[in-house]
Amino acid sequence: MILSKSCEYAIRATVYVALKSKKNEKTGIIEVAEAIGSPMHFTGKILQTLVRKKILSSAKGPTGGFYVENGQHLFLIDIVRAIDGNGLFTSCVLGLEKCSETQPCPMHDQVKPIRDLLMAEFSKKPVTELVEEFQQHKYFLK
Amino acid sequence: MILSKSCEYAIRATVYVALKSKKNEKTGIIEVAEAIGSPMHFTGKILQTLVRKKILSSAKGPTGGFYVENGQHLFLIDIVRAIDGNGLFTSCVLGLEKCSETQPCPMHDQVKPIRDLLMAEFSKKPVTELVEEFQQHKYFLK
DNA sequence: ACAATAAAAGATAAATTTGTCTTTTATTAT
DNA sequence: ATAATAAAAGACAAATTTATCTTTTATTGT
Repeated sequence: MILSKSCEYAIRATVYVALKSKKNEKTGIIEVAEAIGSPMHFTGKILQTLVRKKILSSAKGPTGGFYVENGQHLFLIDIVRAIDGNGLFTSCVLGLEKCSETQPCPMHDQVKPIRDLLMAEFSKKPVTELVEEFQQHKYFLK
Repeated sequence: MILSKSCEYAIRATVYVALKSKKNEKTGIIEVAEAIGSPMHFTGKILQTLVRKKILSSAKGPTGGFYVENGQHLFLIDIVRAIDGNGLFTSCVLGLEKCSETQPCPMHDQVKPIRDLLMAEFSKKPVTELVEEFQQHKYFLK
């Protein structure tokens, strides 16, 4: 597993919220969980963190819900960083505290370019692109 | 984190055991844990699974310990598969059950070549190479 | 003002991963 | 045979991740 379960949910949830936002609609926890096939309450918690991390916005009360702020340019990497942190791209693959560029672990140089590639893919993938592909029924969210 | 903590320990432990095997010595749990800086009992459990998975061999009693069988050609991928399974290389990055080659998730095609690269790196890295580099003091195991 | 709605927050719990400790089993050397 | 050694096995515990449920707070429409 590359990403944590929370992070997988977070990405799918964000895509769904962004999709609704495109239609100028807010969406709630129940709807999101239903749409992406995730446990409702847990999804609520994740959406909450995404709001705290400024990925999503939310409004309480009737007509409230989660949405993507206008002019918000979201990339997948933002979600990954918000939920899983940067460890996937930086922490030593063999778990060595001292591993660094100057004192690399035996796999460091081999793995470095690969995780850079991975980071690049997440970095250049806008959430809007996933939304569009989803609208074209190119794939599902659950 | 790309690999689980258990898997990180497993790789480092295997390198150390292989190093001792090269000198025709068996080594015990206490020594391994000390050498790689891992929790002793937990390390014992991991060595146990590595034996069950035919990565390492072991002998009980005095003069016993863990060792690498003669003619055993170990690659890092073997250890990764034994401890973490194959999920890192195969399971959908967005956690979609139905994601496959024919019905890819929105990140599938971007991530596929990268995890293939990662698998290739682990596949072509023999444990013996890590042992040699370690002997040349190119790096540490803790 | 009031009722309804929906997120935020908090408390609790299940599951998994990580870690510890004790007992059992096998092997060796004396 | 016996004592010492060391892995195997099993029971238990802490920490983290995943998941659920309840209460509180903010907002809206009437």
